[in-house]
Amino acid sequence: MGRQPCCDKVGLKKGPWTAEEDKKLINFILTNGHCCWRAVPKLAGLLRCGKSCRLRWTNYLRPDLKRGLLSEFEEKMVIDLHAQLGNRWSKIASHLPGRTDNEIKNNWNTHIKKKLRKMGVDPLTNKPLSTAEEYHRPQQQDQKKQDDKTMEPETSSSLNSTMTEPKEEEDHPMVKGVDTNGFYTHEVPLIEPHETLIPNCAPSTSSSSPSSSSCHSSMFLEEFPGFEWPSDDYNASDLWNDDFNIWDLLINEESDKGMALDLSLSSPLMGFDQDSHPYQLF
DNA sequence: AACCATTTCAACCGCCCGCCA
DNA sequence: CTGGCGGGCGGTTGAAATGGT
Repeated sequence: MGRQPCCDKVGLKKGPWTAEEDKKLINFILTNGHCCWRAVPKLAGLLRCGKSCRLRWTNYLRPDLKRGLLSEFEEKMVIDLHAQLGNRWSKIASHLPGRTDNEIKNNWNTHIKKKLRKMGVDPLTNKPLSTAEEYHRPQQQDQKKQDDKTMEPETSSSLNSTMTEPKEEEDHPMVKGVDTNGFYTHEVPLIEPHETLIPNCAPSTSSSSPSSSSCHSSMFLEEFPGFEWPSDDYNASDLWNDDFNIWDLLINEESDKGMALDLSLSSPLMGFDQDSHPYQLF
């Protein structure tokens, strides 16, 4: 109630970002970093609210993002971490470098939940569905349709509440890996943030949120002062695909000029190869 | 080929929390 | 101590893509 919106939305644009907007945002953040998200759109010449800029940057434009489907290992990590942390997506994301909370949340709701159900595991409790049903589903009603529709995200509070999970038609072959607390105990070592996160980036006390990467990105344009965006059909969605990304472009620009990249200076950004092995972009 | 249903995921919304004056 | 502000988080929405008939 009474709370003011984060920005007055009059005249502000909503909806999908255009390539032009992406360009402006990236250019601005690489040049200046983000001191204050509220000020970013104004300074960057964008008709967006600061929140929208932050979201776009953290979820899509950050250079250290790893795009594409989660690897099997990452999926296991997510399942394990979800069992421990519940829907604390940002906490989970902090254990998976290059992944965003939004991405993990979406992945959980669209892929992992289904997968677990198929395996006979209740995604809410990580217990075998049959067990969960005993506890939580006294009477079976024909709710399949309804429940399938209700693959809604659970709130963390719902972890303890009565639940109505759909009864999967198949048996529940997967029971192992569930300990007595109902948590998964895959042999997946948990990776502490300090082990996985970009080493040179000062840890942000405030969050897992990967936006901390911007703390170094501002040095990019200092290091590549002559860099210019390709004028022709730049497509934002191409930015991070396998064949093209802006960081390649940066490297090429500099090497074309015969300039050596100081890797020690530019080391904080990390990428991943197709087998999810980390490597440093800079 | 056309239509409808389902799935995916980028983006938005509103609340919460920590910081600071 | 308190209230305002900014940033962050989790839940939800809806357009686009994909699949099925």
